[in-house]
Amino acid sequence: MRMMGPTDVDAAIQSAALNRDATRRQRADAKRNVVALLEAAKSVFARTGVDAPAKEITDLAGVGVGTLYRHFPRRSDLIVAVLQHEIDACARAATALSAEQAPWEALTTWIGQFTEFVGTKRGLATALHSGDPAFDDLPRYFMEHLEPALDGLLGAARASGHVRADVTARDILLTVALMCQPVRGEDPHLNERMIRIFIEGLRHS
Amino acid sequence: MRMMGPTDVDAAIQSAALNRDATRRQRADAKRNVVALLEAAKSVFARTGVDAPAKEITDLAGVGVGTLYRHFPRRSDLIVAVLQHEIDACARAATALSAEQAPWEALTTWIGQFTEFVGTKRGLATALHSGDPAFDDLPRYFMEHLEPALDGLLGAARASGHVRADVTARDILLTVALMCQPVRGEDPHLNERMIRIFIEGLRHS
DNA sequence: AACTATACGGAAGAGCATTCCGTTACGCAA
DNA sequence: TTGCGTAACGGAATGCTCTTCCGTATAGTT
Repeated sequence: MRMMGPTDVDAAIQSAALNRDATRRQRADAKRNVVALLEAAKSVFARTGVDAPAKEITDLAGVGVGTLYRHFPRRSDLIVAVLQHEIDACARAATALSAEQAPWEALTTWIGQFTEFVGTKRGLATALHSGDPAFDDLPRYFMEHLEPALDGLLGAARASGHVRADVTARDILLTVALMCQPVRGEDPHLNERMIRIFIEGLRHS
Repeated sequence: MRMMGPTDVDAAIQSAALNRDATRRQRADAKRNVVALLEAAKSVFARTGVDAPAKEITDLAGVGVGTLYRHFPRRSDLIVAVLQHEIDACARAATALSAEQAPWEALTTWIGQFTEFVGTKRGLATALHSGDPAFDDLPRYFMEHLEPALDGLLGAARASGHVRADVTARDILLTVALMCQPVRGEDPHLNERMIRIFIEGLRHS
């Protein structure tokens, strides 16, 4: 797992939506704490899942809970900040794939990557659909960044007559995210297998 | 929504897994309370969803929380008791359909019914996959009753060459249950549409 | 009517999210 | 370098919920 470089950190800090006043600078200790929280959250999310107790994260980061809530008022703010790079990378991969592969292959490969991304983050798929207001911004961020990406691939595949016309990028994103949820006591590959079958259903026009 | 008749009630009471000693009879007030809890739960589940606060149910039933937990130690016990008839009806429908319709039509019709059943119970799909130990028995009950039902339909459809061979009844049940989860702010028909596409993917062999 | 096991109710304990405010200490200006 | 204004901190406090436990009430039997 790669570490964050300084640029990444700045971007992540910007994303903590508290820079209410662009004229005033952020204090150095605040900056440090945001970084500590992001790294703690990344590690805790990997171990326990994205709905881990807040205290677990603050303890690891060595800050009080107040500090967590000040920087990330909603849980989704923290999740988005932690996953931002991976989401962006996922979106960029779409462009690369559409250049390298034939429309249908590009589409299925990308959905496969997306599946793996969502499936590997414990609890992410569940959080995306939880309905809990604490996670509200998460689906929005996902959609805003990934819908255009998938839409490009889907448009090309549709234009070349490989894909049915009555399905939108949004439909697919939402559905695959649903299908990514791990099922207790079942083979983890179940989800991938079933998503491949869903993709089969997208064929034709 | 139909009311419970006396036979239903008896069956439901039996299902409250506390009849530890078959020789000793259940007291009349206990019986009354179980019925009151079942009716309250049915009504609260319909309004708030299956993960509604326990107190809401006990208040409506006019009993203390202790009484709820004594009769239904896990939340899944209560849900199973409330949904038992509908689950059983869903299982029986499979037999009827396989007699009335051609294999492929019977299969798709049944999945459609199952979709509607799971989709209309608020929070049920989520609970099925929550991983919370409080819901543990729920997936088991679902599987034990619905897997054989679907397996009949699936076997027939496969035998007549309509369905691919690498998918089990369990696969389908789990996947459709995942896909039934309502997505906030989206057209409720989304799920049905996408499940129909998944079914398309099951075609062929 | 008395007795006993069954069942009741709700207080108590524990966990977690979120808020609030008195205290700390950063960074600018003199 | 010192002093001040304020950004930021920490964690106690609040509130909600689940779950357990036990003193009390009562159905059903003798």
